[in-house]
Amino acid sequence: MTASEMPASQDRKRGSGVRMVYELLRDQILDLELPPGSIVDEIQLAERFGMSRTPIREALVRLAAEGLIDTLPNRSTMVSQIDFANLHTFFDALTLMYRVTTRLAAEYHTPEDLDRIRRYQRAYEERCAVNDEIGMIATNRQFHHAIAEAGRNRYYLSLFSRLLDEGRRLLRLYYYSSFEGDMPAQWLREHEQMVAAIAARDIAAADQVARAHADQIIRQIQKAITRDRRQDIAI
Amino acid sequence: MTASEMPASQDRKRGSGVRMVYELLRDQILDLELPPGSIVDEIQLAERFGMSRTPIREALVRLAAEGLIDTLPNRSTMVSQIDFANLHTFFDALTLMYRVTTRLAAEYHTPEDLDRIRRYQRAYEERCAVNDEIGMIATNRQFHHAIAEAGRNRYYLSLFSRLLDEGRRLLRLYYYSSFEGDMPAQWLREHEQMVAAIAARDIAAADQVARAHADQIIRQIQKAITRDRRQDIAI
DNA sequence: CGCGGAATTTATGTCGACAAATAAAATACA
DNA sequence: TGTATTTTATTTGTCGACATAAATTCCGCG
Repeated sequence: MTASEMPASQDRKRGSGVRMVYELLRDQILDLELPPGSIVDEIQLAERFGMSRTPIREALVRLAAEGLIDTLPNRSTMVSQIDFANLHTFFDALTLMYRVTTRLAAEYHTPEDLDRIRRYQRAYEERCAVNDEIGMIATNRQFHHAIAEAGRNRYYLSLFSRLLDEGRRLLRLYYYSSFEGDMPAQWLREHEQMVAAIAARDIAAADQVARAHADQIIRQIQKAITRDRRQDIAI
Repeated sequence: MTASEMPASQDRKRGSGVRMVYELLRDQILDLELPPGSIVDEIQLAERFGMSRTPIREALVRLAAEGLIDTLPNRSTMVSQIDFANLHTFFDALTLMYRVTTRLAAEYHTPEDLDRIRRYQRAYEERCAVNDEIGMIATNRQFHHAIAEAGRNRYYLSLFSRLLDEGRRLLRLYYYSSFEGDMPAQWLREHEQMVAAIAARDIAAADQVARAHADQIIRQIQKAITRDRRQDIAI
């Protein structure tokens, strides 16, 4: 709606438009700038980016393939809804992927992997220190993504990425309802344990920590949801 | 290359062309009619299907999103290679998904799910009886897919589908090198055990059977590969 | 005869326009 | 006034054509 983007007009490399639109829309969706259910209009996007509908369309097809938007035939395409009814399947898969990727990272990581993981952990620590919520969510994602990459299994990596993305929307939705306790600090502690287990190549410990971390996250989110629901009813 | 398709020219519903092209190319890729590395030419496809390049392109974008084709910028797009170097990651993920989906099916299946599963099992049995290899591969896939659907977790379902597809290419590649023993009969027995465990809602048994089934499949494929490799060296 | 650069070729990326399908608006009718 | 039907409007799906980038060929020169 807001014409917030520079047309960035002429100086586009020949294949870059699609990726740019794709990444920007993706971020906007995951940060809830485009809330679930919003209508995505090809023509508006075309004008906004100063390009034809064709590359826009291509980006939309990719987003649809990942389930981030739903497109009804011959009619509008909209940002996909969050499926609260089946959240437990999300939590189930998320837990499993946390465990599997952390285990594999403990098994297969290289020194460079470990460096990268630690860098993202420090970045997360910084974001926590200045209470930058968007940054916290982003660096948290990067941290776990780096662990998954160290596990060197592209199948797990792609499913996990998708789950982390959906999780990003959930976090964004409930973050402001202020999780209980000092959550960022607890996450930081758990992240440290995770890195330690990976560095020690202790697979059992890695599994243990990953599972505890997942359980904790899920409990927090569920608590936030039920609290939120109760407020809905009160209104 | 072969102009094997009817242009099916005029009478296409407005949004159907894309799905048709997508599904046909997908099948051709998975059945190795389009072997890994083949060049996919938009213009040829457009002529062959009697439509413009635009819908062809859309189908190709979807296929690329699933990793079935690779597209180098400004240059040709080709059917993606089978990554033999990292086959173990494929086997790892496949085993895990066999186990998880079978467990969940045991937990959440409905009577209708069980009917469907049993129908596909019988279909597989029939294909085995007449030694129809393509049919065996297809019905085998449908059988496991039905189990995953009964598990009601779309994240697992989508990863599992992707793995089954890649497996379809592998099977197609090695099937004719005649697996050891009476493999179809063994698969049939294991499928029966799987259905029994699911029907009994015995999660532990389901897990056990799924794991054994996966191990057995993987062993067969690995054996076929090493045999094949040895032949290569001999030549 | 071999090599480096310019022209040609070929397939892709992008565009603007038209056609079809659906939703919304307007009109007719009871 | 309410409902059914036609008309309009908007947005998507498709098309043919042009622009551009890489690969190939061709050509001159050493």
